[in-house]
Amino acid sequence: MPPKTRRSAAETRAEIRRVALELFTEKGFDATTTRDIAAALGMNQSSLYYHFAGKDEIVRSLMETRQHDAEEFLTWLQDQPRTPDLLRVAALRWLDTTTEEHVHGQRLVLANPAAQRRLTDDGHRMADTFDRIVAVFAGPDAPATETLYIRTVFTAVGSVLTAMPDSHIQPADIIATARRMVLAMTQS
Amino acid sequence: MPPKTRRSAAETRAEIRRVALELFTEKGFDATTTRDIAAALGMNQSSLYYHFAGKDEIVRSLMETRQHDAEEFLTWLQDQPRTPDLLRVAALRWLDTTTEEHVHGQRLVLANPAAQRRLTDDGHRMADTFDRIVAVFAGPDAPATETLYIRTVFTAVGSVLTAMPDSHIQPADIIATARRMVLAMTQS
DNA sequence: GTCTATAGGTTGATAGAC
DNA sequence: GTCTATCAACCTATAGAC
Repeated sequence: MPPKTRRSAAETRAEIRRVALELFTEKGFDATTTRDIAAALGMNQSSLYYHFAGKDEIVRSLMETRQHDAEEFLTWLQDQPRTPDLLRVAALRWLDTTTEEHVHGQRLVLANPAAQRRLTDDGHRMADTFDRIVAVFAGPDAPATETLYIRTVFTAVGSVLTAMPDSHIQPADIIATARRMVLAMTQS
Repeated sequence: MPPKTRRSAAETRAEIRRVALELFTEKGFDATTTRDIAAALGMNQSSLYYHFAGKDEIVRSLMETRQHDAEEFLTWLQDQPRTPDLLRVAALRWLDTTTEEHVHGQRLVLANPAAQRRLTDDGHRMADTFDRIVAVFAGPDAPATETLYIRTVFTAVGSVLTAMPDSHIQPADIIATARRMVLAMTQS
C-alpha cells in the first residue's frame, strides 16, 4: 500500500483509459469529446493532455491489436498437417487465446470501425495476417462463400458481439457462445 | 424517357442517397461532412439542404428499418407449433426476406452503431421485436449463452458482414454464406 | 498535476441573389 | 435548384499561472 497520496500519474492514466473505453464503446469515438471524458472523471478537459498526447492516443492505447498473437498462431497453423478436423482444432485454439480483456477491446473496435481504419495502421496488418490464416483453408481459387465461411468461423466472438452489442453481457458468456458456434460450424 | 432536362429533384435526391450511403459506410457518419457528400456530386454544400432537412435526415432515410418485416415475422412465428426444427425453419424464413438492398443497409448500420442509437428511435423498437423473437426459443430463465446463441443464428447476415466488412463483397455471397451458417448452427 | 483562458480550425445550417 | 456568403456552435490542442 502506498501512503495516502492524492493520485499517482499511473493511476490517473488508468482511470482515463477505463472511462474512455466505456464512453467510446457506448457513444462512439467521434461523438465522445475530451470534455466528456474529463467530466466523467471530475477533472478539467485540458488536464487530459498531461497524460496523453491527444484524443487519438487514448483510443490507440485501447485498441490493443492481437497482431502478435495472430502471427504466432499463423506460424503454428502452417506447421500443422492438413487433417480434416484442422479447421475446428485451429478455430478453438484461437478462441482459447481470447481473454476477457480482448472481448472489451473487440467491443470497442466493433463500435468504431471507421475510427479503427482511420487511426490504427495496425488494423491493416492484422487484416493481412487474418487473410493468410484463412488462406490455409480456402485458397485463392476458392469460391467467395467458402472464404467467407472460414472467416466467420475465426471471428466468432465478433459475431456474437454483433448479435448482442449490449455492454452488460459477461465476456465469459460471449466466449462460451462463440465456442458453441465454432463447434456447430465445423461439424464434419 | 423524359426530355433532356438538367436533373429532376427526385433524381438528385436519389443521387445524394447513393453517395451518402457509400461515404457513411466507408468513413463513418460523424467523419463524413456535408461538404464531402456535395463534393462527390460536384455541387455546393448548401444545395443539399434543398433536398434534405439536414445531415441527420439523410442517414435516417438510409437506415430503413425492417421493423414491419420483423413484426410480421413475429406474428407468423408465434402461430407455429413448437416443433424441434422450428429454429432452423424460422431462421431460414427470416433470411429469405433479406434482399440485397437490406445487406447494404445492414452494412451501413454496422459501420455506424452509435449513430443508429443516436438518431433512430426505430432501432430500439426493432431490438424489442427481436427480443420477442428470441424469447420464443429461449425464455426469460434460459441461460445467457442459450439466448446469445439463438440471437446469433437470427443475425447471421450481420455475423458474415462483421467477419468481412469490405464493401466490394457481393450481397448474394453474404446471404449464401449466412444460410450455410444458419444450417450448421441448427443441426439437430 | 490541475487549472483558466484562448487560439485556431471545422462543421451544420440559414439567408438571399440568381 | 444551385450558388455565394456567412454565422454561431463546437471541438482539439496549447500557453502559462499556480
